Amino acid sequence: MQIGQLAKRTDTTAETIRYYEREGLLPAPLRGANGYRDYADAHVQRLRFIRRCRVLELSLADIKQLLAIQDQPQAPCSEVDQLIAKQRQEIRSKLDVLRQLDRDLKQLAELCQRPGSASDCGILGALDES
Amino acid sequence: MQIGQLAKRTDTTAETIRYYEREGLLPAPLRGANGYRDYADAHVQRLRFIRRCRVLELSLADIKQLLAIQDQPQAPCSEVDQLIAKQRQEIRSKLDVLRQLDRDLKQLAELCQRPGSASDCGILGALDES
DNA sequence: TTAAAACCCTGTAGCCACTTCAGGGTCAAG
DNA sequence: CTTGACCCTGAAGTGGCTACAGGGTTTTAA
Repeated sequence: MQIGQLAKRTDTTAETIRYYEREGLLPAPLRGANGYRDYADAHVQRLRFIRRCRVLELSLADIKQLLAIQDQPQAPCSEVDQLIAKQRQEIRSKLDVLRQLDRDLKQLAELCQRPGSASDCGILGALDES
Repeated sequence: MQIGQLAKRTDTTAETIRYYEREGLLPAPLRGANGYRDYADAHVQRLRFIRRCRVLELSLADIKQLLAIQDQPQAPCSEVDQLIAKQRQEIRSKLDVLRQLDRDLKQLAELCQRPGSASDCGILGALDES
């Protein structure tokens, strides 16, 4: 199958696929006589794996590691567990930051009594001091 | 005051300050005979404003807009309100994404029964299918 | 007095995960 | 035979810094 077909099946773009190939995440496929990439079903599988990991906001470096483990069936699985745990830690701490952010922005938004001019804008005032 | 001094007072680095100047967020200060930047108190104020906005994850483009409004005291303040509201929307939708992510990762993590090998790793399996 | 440390300067490249663009080649339909 | 939809490579752009190379200046201490 051609790159555009693969892109459709995996909800990606041809550019992203070529990028993954350059970065060593997706193995280079065979080429047709015209030089076009020709993908097999295994590529669909692998690319879907990558995209699922990206949805979980795993970095490309982390995904590379998972793929390497996947390619060694006898390898211990503990690294996988650690990697997911680390990712969860990161997501949880991002959540904390964003929750505080939301509270702060809510408070800021409440300082606005339209219509006013910038000189007595409660929001600008609050951002200016302390 | 020199750039290092300003950096300390605003919890930034000299590199970031020079970057803001290049990007047009912080006005270029006077220079001493040796070519060193010489900052006034107004710069401290302005840079603190910028950093507070960055903590709220406002983009530099948004901050530029806020600074422009701030510099026109007679300007209407409604844009400020809109900008903060937009930012809050974005933060809230990010929160939604991250909350789902956390649930997904939690579920994934529970699939692991160490010690195992990659071939029967529940996590890798789950990432592979569906 | 001089040498080292601690500042400052400019300009450029690197980070991440793509996205976009320039400038081309290939192929099927009408 | 031309139009449009594909495909190719290589390079540059995105945001918000950060780091580095290769210099100059100023302060401190031996």
